[in-house]
Amino acid sequence: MSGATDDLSRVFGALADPTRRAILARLSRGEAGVQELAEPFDMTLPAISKHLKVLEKAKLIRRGKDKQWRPCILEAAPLKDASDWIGDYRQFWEESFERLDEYLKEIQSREKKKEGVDDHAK
Amino acid sequence: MSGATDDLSRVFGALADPTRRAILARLSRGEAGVQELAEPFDMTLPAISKHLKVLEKAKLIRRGKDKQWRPCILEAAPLKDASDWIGDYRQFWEESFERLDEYLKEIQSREKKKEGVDDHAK
DNA sequence: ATCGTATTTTACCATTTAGTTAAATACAAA
DNA sequence: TTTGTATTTAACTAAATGGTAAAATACGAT
Repeated sequence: MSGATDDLSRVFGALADPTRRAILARLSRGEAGVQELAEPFDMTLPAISKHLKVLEKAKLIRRGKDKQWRPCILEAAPLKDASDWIGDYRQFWEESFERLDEYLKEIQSREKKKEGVDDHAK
Repeated sequence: MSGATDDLSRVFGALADPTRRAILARLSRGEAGVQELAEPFDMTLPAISKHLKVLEKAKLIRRGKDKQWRPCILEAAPLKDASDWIGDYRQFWEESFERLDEYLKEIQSREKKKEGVDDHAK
């Protein structure tokens, strides 16, 4: 995603990491501080802090301020844009599943015929 | 997305680039060779070739073989996984739009009251 | 004023990414 | 067998990414 600076690229880029996706999943259950977010990962706090910055730049999270804590809050709105973009291709994957489905049905009916033949052969 | 080697990360990573998204959009209108795909971009052929490799690794395209051409064919299936992942957050962005909607309605009703006051003031 | 806790910044490193040019490969056609 | 067309590979570069350790910052509590 290197030099790409457009919003959608930033969102997809942010999602292209399992740690960041897990952080979003955690935040879907409510806001959390950095330490709490870091806990499940074998990673230092600065590393998590960087991931949070990536999510923040993609506007997938917002940072609060409560005393010395800077809790993270999920901001799902940009996911809508990502979802809309992907949605344009829905027909394509549905079509290919249909084709697969048809293919499997065809195979099945062939197998049935073959079974019949085999039964005769027995 | 550096070391992330899981499928979903590869798909999101592949989508995190406007050139690659444009290539997919072009392929949704039918298969195409490398030169044709390269045409709209101010980029050399090897650069496009690399982008295609990224899309291929994410299984978003399949390469054919026809004489010296290696046409690219869209394979939208992995987009379903991406869409499903994002779909888990739908309620969150819908909720925030609802909140925004409510907020706007509230503002509006306040504005109306204010207008009434202003009318009096005139 | 000092201490403790939460978080970020800085400086650094290794790897990946996105691009380039130039050379190599694959295959049809003459 | 040479030539032309389509595409990839190789070698290189610059910048971005993902991580670290150590120092700095922010702020509450004692």
